[in-house]
Amino acid sequence: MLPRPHRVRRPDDFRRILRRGRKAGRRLLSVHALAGDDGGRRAGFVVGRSVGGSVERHRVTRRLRHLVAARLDALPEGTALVVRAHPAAATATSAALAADLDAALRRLGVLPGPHAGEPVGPTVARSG
RNA sequence: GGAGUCGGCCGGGCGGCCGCGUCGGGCCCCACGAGGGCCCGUCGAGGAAAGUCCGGACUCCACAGGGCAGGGUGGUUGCCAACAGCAACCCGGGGUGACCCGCGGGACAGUGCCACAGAGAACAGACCGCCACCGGCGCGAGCCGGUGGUGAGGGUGAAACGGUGGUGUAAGAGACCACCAGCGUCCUGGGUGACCAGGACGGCUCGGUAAACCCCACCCGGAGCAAGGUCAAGAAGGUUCCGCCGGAGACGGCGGAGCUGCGCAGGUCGUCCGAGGGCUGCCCGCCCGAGACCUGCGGGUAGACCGCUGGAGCCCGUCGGCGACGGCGGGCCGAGAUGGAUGGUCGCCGCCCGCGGACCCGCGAGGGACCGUGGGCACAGGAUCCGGCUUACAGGCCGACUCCUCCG
RNA sequence: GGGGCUGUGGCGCAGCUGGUAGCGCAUCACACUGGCAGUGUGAGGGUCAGGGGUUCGAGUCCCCUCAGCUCCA
Repeated sequence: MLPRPHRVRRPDDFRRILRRGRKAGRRLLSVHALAGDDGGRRAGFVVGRSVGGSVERHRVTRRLRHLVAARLDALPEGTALVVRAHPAAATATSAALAADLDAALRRLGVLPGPHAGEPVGPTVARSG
């Protein structure tokens, strides 16, 4: 998991981010972002039963966690994310997940345009 | 060389970069709470962690009471904390064999059911046939009808009331006889026992189904770690409907009403004759016991910690036992997360499969090794903990044994 | 962690105490019409979720497995 201070842990926090945050959806995942949160930069994950069995769900969660952790420092202070995995994420590669994650984050405006220093795959810049 | 049976085991390895959790130690920070940060060390998923089909430990229900109901188990003897598990053996069935399979008590305690077909289906049944007698027809063999005898023959069925041979008879039949099969009783021997072997006698033969009701023997109190406990906090509780505002919508915000949990107030019932409740359902018996219900008003917690991991534990040796397993001695510590860690990514190697080339051994079926290329590396992840069962699984290793074929 | 329910033609459902599986809609063919709709007549279509067992015989009884739904704490 993420270092404890960067996790979203309480059901109330999840509920607040999902309802009040802005949302951007892609084919493999969707991201809810709530700015101005007082808990620092945080992220939580929702991987439901439609994604697959226990093994598939955990694999997707771990990949997303590592991808989000690499981008956490680039987020504005006080940003809380909830990343929800879609069923297609079960068979996607990490590069594909990274592309959708970057696209969603940029659409929400929490991540600047095409950026350097990413070790993962050919991220296509689709600013929207 | 081929085909097969049983048992046991493994289930990717190494490295680079980045990253997470537990525990221990050190240093630093502080609104001092063993709170936070950094560094070092340590440990960090499985043979099924799975399905949740059983059994326990543990916790609470006062003790875990009696009967009925309900549920479970079902060859014997053992093993085990316990079990629907395991071992050995018995019986029945399958296989040439190694071996495998079996919910494997009781059908003279009772009740129910056995469709269709068939003459007849449970102390059965005369359709055809066979036989005798009577009547009619015919020269005759015989034919037709009636009365009676007959369960040996035909055909139906899953199943038709023993089998073979003979005596017997008008024809037949356990009607009678011999042998065999099966049933029951008794005796002898072996075995702890299920049971086995042998013998005698008996009536001559007795259907199946209890994974139908049921009977017998034995077992089972209920709930489950969200069990249960400690400590904080008093700001927003949940849900349905309505109104207003924002929004394209999804939805969000604010306000109001109803229901519900908690507190307060009032009323009724009750604290000698006991409200109400607990002990799974009912009855008995027992226990706790001062509150319970209604109305109105106000209007609340799945936050942290403990439980939480050292246990019927694992490994080695030895002894007892056919074995499951047990005794003794020595050694070891092997996850405790909580929106849920044990990973992400890259490289090398390994293994498997397909295609192409090509080598060695062998008469042969076939076996072994090499290069290139493409693809793949299963089933699946703790959530209180153990013992089993069942199911899923790429590929591989080891041991014992059986059958067939060939060579000596 | 505990319970419960369902699985049967393409779809929605019956099937009682075991006896050889039906109903409605849909499909196809024919007829009525110039044609469509509609109606009528007829036909086809089933591993009863999968496997094993009990029984002479299993959709039904028993055991295991696989899906899906749902309730409670």
